[in-house]
Amino acid sequence: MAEDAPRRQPTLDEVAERAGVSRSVASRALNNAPHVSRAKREAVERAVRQLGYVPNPSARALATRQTGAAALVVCGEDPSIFADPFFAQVIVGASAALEEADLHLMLCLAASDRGRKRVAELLRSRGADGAMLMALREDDPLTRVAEKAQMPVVFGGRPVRTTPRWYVDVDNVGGARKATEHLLSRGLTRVAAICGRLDTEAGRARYRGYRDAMLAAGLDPLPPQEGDFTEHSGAAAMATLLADRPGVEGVFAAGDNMAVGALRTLRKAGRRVPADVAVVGFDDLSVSRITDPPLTTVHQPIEALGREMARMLVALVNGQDPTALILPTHLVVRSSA
Amino acid sequence: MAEDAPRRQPTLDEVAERAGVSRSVASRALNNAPHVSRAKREAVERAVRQLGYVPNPSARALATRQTGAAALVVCGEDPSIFADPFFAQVIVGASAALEEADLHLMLCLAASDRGRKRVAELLRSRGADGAMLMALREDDPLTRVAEKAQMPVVFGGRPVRTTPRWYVDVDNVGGARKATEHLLSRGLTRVAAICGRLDTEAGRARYRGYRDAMLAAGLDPLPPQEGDFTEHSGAAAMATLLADRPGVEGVFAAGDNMAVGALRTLRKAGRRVPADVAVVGFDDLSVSRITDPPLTTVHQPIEALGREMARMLVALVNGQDPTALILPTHLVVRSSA
DNA sequence: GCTTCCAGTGGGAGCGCTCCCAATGCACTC
DNA sequence: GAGTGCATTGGGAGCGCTCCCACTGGAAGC
Repeated sequence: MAEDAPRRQPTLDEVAERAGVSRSVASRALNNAPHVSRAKREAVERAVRQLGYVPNPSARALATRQTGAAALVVCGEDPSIFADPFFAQVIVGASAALEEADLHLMLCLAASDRGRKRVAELLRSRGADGAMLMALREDDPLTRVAEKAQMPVVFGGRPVRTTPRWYVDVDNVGGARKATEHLLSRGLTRVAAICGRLDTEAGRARYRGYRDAMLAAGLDPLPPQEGDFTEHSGAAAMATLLADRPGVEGVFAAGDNMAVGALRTLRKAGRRVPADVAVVGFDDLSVSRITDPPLTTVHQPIEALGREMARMLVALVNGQDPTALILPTHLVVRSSA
Repeated sequence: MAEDAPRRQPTLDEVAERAGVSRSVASRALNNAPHVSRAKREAVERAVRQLGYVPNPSARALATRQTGAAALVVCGEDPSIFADPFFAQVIVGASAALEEADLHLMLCLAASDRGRKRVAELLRSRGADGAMLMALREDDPLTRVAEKAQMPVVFGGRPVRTTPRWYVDVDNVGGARKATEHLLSRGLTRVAAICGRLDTEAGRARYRGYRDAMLAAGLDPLPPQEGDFTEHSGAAAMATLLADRPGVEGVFAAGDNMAVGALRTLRKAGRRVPADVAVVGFDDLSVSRITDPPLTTVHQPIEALGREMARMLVALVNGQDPTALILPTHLVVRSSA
């Protein structure tokens, strides 16, 4: 059955010739389109098998104006952001949903100047059928580019200040409120917040949730202690907090990585968790189960976030008009608070 | 400067017309090719700016037979493998190196039947300029497909039994040997190994390293206690080990995730680490720093693995002939052994 | 028996780019 | 002044596919 290896990929014309049909019929047979007799359809299938034919994606893309790929764009400071388990989980979800729609996943990092430039070009060209944008900062020029993009764009998490038409987000405010309320329900009053970057909507929203809970309890919210979602920044923020407000009894960290850092600082400082200082995180990353003590944290459905973004994008690519989505969050109580 | 938004992307022909040159000259100017006068080059640049022209990647791909993308293929059981910090770090390295060469990263998961089919088709078509293959199992049919692929293929870690021409691997045997020697140097003799999947070369090689070290010390190596590189499997393997050989004093776990699982089982069983049972891992994932106690482990340069795979692929795409690479590993001593 | 209809068919015109090649013009040599 | 060389130019033929459209013939409707 297998022919000797051809030096060149066979083309659809050769398949058609071998099957004794026209190129049009071969094309239709290949795409399961109607108007092809059973006999010819089978002849084409046979020729395809004999020749080892595989359609050329570039040619198809040019003719159909569809690339068969979707881009996941992550903005960040450095490439290691992909190593963040949060994004890794988003990728898992997006990859699965894209596979269902037979789209390939292009991973784009808008970190360096070069990276941002490439992303902008991708968005402005027709290098993909659609794009998912995540972790945009305030006033990020990419927001502009996205508006003018030559393809549908879905946002993961809302950008600061503007609300795009299509996005998937999680209930950051509600999650942060629940976390803070949990701390307060233990009778603590001196509760602080280690926030994520305040130039991201997630960072702001989680602080708002903390603030709302404090105000609702008749307490003065403390000013945000800003980190950047990394463990290191969490450790540093906790250290500052301990220096500024030695009497702190509870800490809401707006990300598990930062919570892990905070835990480390607390241990070094000789404070017991949760006896001296209670800690609640946000994310429910797998690390939160193996910290010492295991971290009480706000669960957010990260994989679902990626999956829903991809599904929304697929709908858009197919000409539908999906509606924006906000995914629920809930508290997972372990031992740190 | 900005014109009103055109409903259709401008083409190179329109740029050429506006610049008052031929399509050929416009093309050359765009690609920084020689044989274009300064004046015309500038005229083209101006027209590009005015029209907001961006070249169509599909058309370019068809004409040049280059897609401008490289695929990273990960084989696995389920999509969550992308969430494994190991692969996340590989992605970081590969992404950075690919960006330097102006190639896009396509992430492909060969887990489901559908996923494997899509990967096979990608490899056989000209849907990318090259591919990086990771985590192949013994007798994986993808190995076959890769041999006949219509593009250069670089392996990440060697497949079982065959040694491809181009691969990047880490010194698994050496690392495992060092880990085991470290355990033995503490005077322990009842040292066991929790292995990774033995249908992967990494799993086998690491067991070989353990066995070599045991034999060199005049000890009988214990049979491999097989896991699948997940935390859960490590916990289960440790439980079996404790049941079968209650006197075990040291454990080499062929992956940090499994080591974390082992630690958990040991804690539950009331064994102190390292006093009762010493544990050494493999990978040096970030989790190894926050376990209790911090994990002594074999460091492997994961990001470099991804980076070097990508660099090797770029070299191949550019028609060069790079040589296979084996990256060094070294022991990082923390507290678990 | 004669329209009507429609599944089936293949020719051909793109899709937007690259690149080969022949043609042009101009400086420079002998 | 004819000849040589070279940078520059644009025409045109693809790259491999999809899809519109005109054409065929046999089944169905009257």
